[in-house]
Amino acid sequence: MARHKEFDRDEALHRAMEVFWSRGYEAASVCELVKHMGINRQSLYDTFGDKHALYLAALDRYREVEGRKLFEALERPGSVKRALRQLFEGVVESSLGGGERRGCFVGNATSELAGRCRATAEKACGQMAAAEEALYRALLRGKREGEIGGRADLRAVARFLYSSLQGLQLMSKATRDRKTLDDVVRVTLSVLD
Amino acid sequence: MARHKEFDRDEALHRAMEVFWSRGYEAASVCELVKHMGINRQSLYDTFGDKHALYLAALDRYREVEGRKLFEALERPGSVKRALRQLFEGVVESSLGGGERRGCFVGNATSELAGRCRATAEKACGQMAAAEEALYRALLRGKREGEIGGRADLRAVARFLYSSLQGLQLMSKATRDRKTLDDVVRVTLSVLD
DNA sequence: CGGTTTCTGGAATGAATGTTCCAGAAACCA
DNA sequence: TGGTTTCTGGAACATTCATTCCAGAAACCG
Repeated sequence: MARHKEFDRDEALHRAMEVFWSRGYEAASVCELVKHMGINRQSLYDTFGDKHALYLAALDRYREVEGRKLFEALERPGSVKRALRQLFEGVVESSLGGGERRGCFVGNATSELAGRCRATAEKACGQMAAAEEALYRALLRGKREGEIGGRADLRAVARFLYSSLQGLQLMSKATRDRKTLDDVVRVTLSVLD
Repeated sequence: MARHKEFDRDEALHRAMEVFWSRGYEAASVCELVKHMGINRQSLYDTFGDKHALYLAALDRYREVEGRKLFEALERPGSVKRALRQLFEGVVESSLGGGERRGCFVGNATSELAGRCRATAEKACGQMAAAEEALYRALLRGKREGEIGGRADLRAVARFLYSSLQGLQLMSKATRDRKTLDDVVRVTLSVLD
């Protein structure tokens, strides 16, 4: 038979995701991708098709990785409100830290491509729905445990929280003013009271 | 002396803004810009420098045009809450309409470039501050006229509203589900109660 | 070992990119 | 009218882009 694949497909994809995440679709060149993925150019085309297909695969990969993180952060036993607070404050912290401010990959993809690429828009929608669901479940638990009042439309609140998270991540790309971002977080979370 | 400029610089810039607004920076080619601006390529370089300088000028132009719209919408006499509601619902309507969903130019610029172009980040920050100020003034008026309670930190609420507007515009690029967008708007505006 | 498949690197492709140069026509004003 | 400047269109530029082709080395397995 034949030789095995030398590199780990998942790891290569993960690295591609990092490039697209921080550079966007148009600004990420295949050269850059090849270098950062640590594989040969030919292998890239053999394995993933072309740049656009690789981008969509990277979006899926992001959904798995970050979706899991979100899920775990919200399913962890304990106060739901605190989990949400940590979620939002985590965005602020990581944007104030010295590191690269790349925002949310899905948000970036939506902003850059959703208007003119149907596949991207659909993937973004799917990711949105998944995150909304995770938030909704957390809110349900909060209600069940008496932490969140019974009057609110939790589905609507979940959607609102996701939208707010996107808004916050966008804001934190432009400004490093902690006070501004803290204000946004504080008012956002006040709807839970 | 010499010949006058043939075209209207402001109108050309306005048209450049439209291209950058709907396509983004990287995806907008100079050819496209030239065609849509209705001027000669050479005139573009003579008048605006290069593509990047033109982009920054277009961002300024956007700030003037949309900033004025926001200002007028919020300064108009009458209920502040209703003005805000109309502002948010306007975003939903225009995204559900058949037209192009190009979001907010400043939001797009932030998402695409703010992480790696200081000039863009600074312009975005400036636009953000201006919008925040307009929202803040409106909230102050609402308080003065008894429409908005006295307990709230209006500066924080203004920042929150701007962030929410960005989040909503992003969401409305990905989904055409009215219920989802309405939910976001409803919960967002509930902080004013 | 031998046949098959994959990896690797570099070269080659053709199209598109942003930018500059040029030459002539057009418009202004002293 | 003449001198100056701007417009116009097209050609030319070098660079970069995504993608494909190729040839040899490497690894697998029957």
